[in-house]
Amino acid sequence: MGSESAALDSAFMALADPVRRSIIARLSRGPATVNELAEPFEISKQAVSKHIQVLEQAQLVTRTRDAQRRPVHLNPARLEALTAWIDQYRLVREGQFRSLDAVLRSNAADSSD
Amino acid sequence: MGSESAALDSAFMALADPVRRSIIARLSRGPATVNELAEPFEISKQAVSKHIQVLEQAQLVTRTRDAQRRPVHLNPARLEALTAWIDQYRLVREGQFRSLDAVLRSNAADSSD
DNA sequence: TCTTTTATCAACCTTTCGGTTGTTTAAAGG
DNA sequence: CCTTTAAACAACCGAAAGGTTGATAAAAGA
Repeated sequence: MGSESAALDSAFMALADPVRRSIIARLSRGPATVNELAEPFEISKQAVSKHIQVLEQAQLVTRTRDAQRRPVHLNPARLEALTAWIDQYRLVREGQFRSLDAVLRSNAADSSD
Repeated sequence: MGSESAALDSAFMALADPVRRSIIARLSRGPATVNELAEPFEISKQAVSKHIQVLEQAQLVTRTRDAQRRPVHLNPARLEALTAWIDQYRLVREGQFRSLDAVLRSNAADSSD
């Protein structure tokens, strides 16, 4: 129950980088290996590997084994969790009263964010 | 659209902090001053002021003048920009994700944020 | 076995972040 | 005036991030 906040921390942090967002964009078209992901960028493969570790820790991607390859896959469920968080606040101002009580109800259980 | 990437950088980075997300949550219920925002937290007002500068630079909030006060307001348009970016990718792989209401249900269940 | 491919780990360096304290500015109220 | 309140500014410090090079591991293929 408690540390969904830490999950949001790592997910938003992971997306706060243009290289990592490009990786997400690439993976939305299908799985890819570290080398394939590194190819379009100027930075080293080690650096790309670190970026993928960040995305993996944020649960935005997962990895499988395929012989000596380690394909990286997008995890769309985590992206949904982010829009779900944002939506509870952006709807407040948009719909001012229409959806207000739905938001308050989901906020009532917790107090902070 | 030139430096949209930098705008996304700063906005996602700004949300990658539980204190700043709490500030967003508070502001979704109406404008507040630095002191009002700082009150529920253990950290100093200067630290809160810095957090608000981060949110302001990310254009997630704006400030107005009211005598010697500087009320902070939420800017829902920026939140929309973030969901717009995520939405490009989250629904791409139609076959893989679970139903939307399953996501919403799990979000409501453990809503620590 | 030896080599190639794929990818991680380890050490290191530089820059940025998150927080602190202390010092100003600016407006309102005695 | 002088004091109080609200808030920003500035300098500083420890911790973490982002990148590099170099060494290592594990599987496939010759």
